Amino acid sequence: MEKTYDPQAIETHWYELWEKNGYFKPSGSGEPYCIMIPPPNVTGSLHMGHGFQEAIMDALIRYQRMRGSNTLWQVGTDHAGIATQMVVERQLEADGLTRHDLGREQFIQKVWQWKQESGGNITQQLRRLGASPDWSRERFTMDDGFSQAVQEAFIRLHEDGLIYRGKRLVNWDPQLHTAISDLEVIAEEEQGHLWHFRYPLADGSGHLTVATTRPETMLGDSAVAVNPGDERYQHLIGKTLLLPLADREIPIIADDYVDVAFGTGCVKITPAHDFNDYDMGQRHQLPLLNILDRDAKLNDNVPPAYRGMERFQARKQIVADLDALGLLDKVMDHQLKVPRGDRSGVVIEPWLTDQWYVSAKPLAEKAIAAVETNAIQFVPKQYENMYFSWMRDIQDWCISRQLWWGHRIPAWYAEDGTIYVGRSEQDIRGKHAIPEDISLVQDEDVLDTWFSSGLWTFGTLGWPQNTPELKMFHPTSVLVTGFDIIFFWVARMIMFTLYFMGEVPFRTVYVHGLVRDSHGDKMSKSKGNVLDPIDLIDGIELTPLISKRTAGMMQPHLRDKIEKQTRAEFPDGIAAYGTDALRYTYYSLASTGRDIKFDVGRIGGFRNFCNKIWNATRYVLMNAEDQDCGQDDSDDYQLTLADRWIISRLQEAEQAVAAGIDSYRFDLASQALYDFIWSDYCDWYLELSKPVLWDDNAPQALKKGTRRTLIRVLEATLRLAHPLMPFITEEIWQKIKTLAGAEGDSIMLQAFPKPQTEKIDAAAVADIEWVKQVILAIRNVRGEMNIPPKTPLPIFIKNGNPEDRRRLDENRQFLTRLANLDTVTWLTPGDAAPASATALAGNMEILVPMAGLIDKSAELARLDKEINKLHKNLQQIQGKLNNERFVANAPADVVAKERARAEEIETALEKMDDQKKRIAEL
RNA sequence: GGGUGGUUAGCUCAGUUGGUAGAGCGACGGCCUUACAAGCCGUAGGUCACAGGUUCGACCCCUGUACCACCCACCA
Repeated sequence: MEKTYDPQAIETHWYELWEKNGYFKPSGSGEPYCIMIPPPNVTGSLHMGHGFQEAIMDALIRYQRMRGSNTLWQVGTDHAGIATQMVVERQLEADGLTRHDLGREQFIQKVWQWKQESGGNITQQLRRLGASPDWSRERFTMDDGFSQAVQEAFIRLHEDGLIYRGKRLVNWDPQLHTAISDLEVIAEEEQGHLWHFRYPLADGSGHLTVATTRPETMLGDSAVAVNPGDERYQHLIGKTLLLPLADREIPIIADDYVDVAFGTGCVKITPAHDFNDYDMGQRHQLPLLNILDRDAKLNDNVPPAYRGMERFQARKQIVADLDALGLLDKVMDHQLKVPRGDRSGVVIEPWLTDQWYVSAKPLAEKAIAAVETNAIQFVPKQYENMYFSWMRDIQDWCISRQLWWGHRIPAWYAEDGTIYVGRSEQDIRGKHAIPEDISLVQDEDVLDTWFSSGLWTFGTLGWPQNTPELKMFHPTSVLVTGFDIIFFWVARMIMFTLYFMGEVPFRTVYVHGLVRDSHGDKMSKSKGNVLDPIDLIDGIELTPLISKRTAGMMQPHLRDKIEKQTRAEFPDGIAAYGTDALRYTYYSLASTGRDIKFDVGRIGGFRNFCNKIWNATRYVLMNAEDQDCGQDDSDDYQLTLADRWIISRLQEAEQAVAAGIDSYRFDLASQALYDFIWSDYCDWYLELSKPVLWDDNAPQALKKGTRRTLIRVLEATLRLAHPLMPFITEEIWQKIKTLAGAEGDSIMLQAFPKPQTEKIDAAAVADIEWVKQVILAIRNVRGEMNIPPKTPLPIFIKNGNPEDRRRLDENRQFLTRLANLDTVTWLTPGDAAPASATALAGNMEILVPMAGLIDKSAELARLDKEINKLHKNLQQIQGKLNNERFVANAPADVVAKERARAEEIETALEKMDDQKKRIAEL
């Protein structure tokens, strides 16, 4: 084996082999276990969030696969309507073209072509992460089968009266020229103004002052509302105002909605351009006056002077014109929530259009019940509150989008306005006996992408056909997803799946936080703090990293800032850490539901961990290769205390790792494994094996037992680690499997270790604890006294009991080697001891003679430190014991424990004081 | 305006039915000891945000406060 672990050399090799051999496919037997991948956008490239999510899913899948489950990880990508269309449009833009230049059909062809060329990007990156989904079943939300499912779903919902077409206010994106759902609108606080305008009364008897943040909408005003209880304006209710600039008369109405205390207490009502005003308009039968076109420019319903004017230009103009008329009362600074499209970033306009809607309430009822009854459980639990609060107040869902890329709505219109919904024009003509001379035109719109992803868990398994896969794997086991798409996706999957399948889509939703940078900032292109998982795996030089981070950056000052910041953070670029180290970092950070700050410092530690495992293997092979390690299962071997101890610890580690994975606590699982491998196996066990293996006089049976334990514990540990670090475990497993008496083509297909509690040897654990305590005590003296590690020490043991004596006799070789001892002398009471530094192990004293090695004052200082520590401790305990109520009320065992501890410390203190006196006298 | 989560070592985070506060990284000191310098050995470092309460005993349970983050909501 190479001396240093090199991830590059092993990873792709094993991945190709696994995939080629079909190891990712369901095994066909065992309990079904299924995870549906949250389909990444085809346009996408892998980001840290994906990396995290895939790492979690892959660990679960590999774990279950090794436990014998019939495991399906269903993979696929999402057509991502708006996102993908925007990407391709941007490409066209580079050639000076728009999608309208191409026309719908050609444009869609172009998108498909683009998908063909670049759509595989993200799935290739997934492979680099070691993800093991069944690629042979890969799906796309617009492949034929899935499109059929989408159509079927639409038709059924329509037939059942749960999809309807309506003319309402929608969130209109004037740049993308489409309606979007409430969820796609992000309202952010922005600094704006509150303009106060005077609207004259029609009878010339005065005016009312209204306050508005959007002056341009005043041309669409249908009324001014006041609170019916507002004494200032009561006498004006029912009168009319003359709307300035538009010269229309509008009524003054009364409505409870108006807040007396805000602004002037008079609200201008624009039913066609504001959601609240729309409702009020409905209540008061106000006319709807639409004054905007699809670009949010003013249309022909406004006075000629403003027609065709862009909305913000119009705002300025109207303010200026009203001011000129003396109708601008005042302008105040005002913070307001501005709605922006999550894709385009432009201000969204409430706009009156015809759209398709899903009635959400009836679907939500069952979806709520499913979580209430724990048919679906969220991990962590608190996300259920978020889910409930949204679900209980759910609004109808606008599902039509004025895009070209997506599932075309299966609705056709006759010239008389009749709407037919069906599988195809032919179907519809047949079903409704529509003659050929009546023309039918299909709806131009496509469906919201989330409509199709809502069908993901069953659509990918063949629905609407009742396939064997559907029967086997649905409901799926767990959904691994970010909290940010609970409403977009999780909630809708639950609603749709309950409706169409009559069962839940998954039993558990594991919700993880957002992956942020090391400062806790969101990773974003514009901040230039994005980390690419692939760069962490393969490494990247500084220069390409900078150009990558600043690519397509329009503003030069941002460019410079990002470059500077990148140079500061990664002066040498990013090292190649390998997939296993990256994955391990994700697991270690995956604690309960909080956001994850990804610090590159962490990943280095786990690369070192991989190297540690690598080198431990080298040690094991050096000592076991070509030797009898009991690979034939012969039983002519004997286990040492150390062997029995590490086997015990292995069982405990197996329990802890399984418990961690079972509870989605990958941080705990990875921590337990790390501690076992590094602290138990490497730091102690490998060292404890040396005195046996390197001792020519040691019995063959003992040596064989040690070799056997070395290799078998390593082999089991690799299986234990495999779900978390697939590559290095496979590489090493292949090298050692024969020596360990294992057979098989891949560690992937081996059984996950099952803890055998009968192998936990409490006596061995206690004995090794004693050995460790003695060694640590001596090392402490050595370290504190600056005695070179090379100098072998003579030590004396004083005041030991028979148990200490036994342990000493049985473990002399361990102590000698690990603490580098020269001689160990057992003192019986009355034996004289040389002047020594003293450490305690229980009541037993370990003496390290000072002669020539230890400075008097240094030892006095060391003793003082120890004494101080013990004193503090003792005071605490005595405080408790002196408290009568503690003694009276605390459980007897707690009191006894404190008493014992106090006694122990008192004895120790006596000894130390004694020791101090003696040394002081030297 | 409602709601959720967080506040523990310099940094990032654990803390298991309330009973002596832990890890990794970083820091400091010593080591090229035949698996590993991507390493080994040792050491230091914490009024567990603050204020009350319950309890013999609180990082943990209850109440309140502050700050941070996020979610939801129609104040023009």
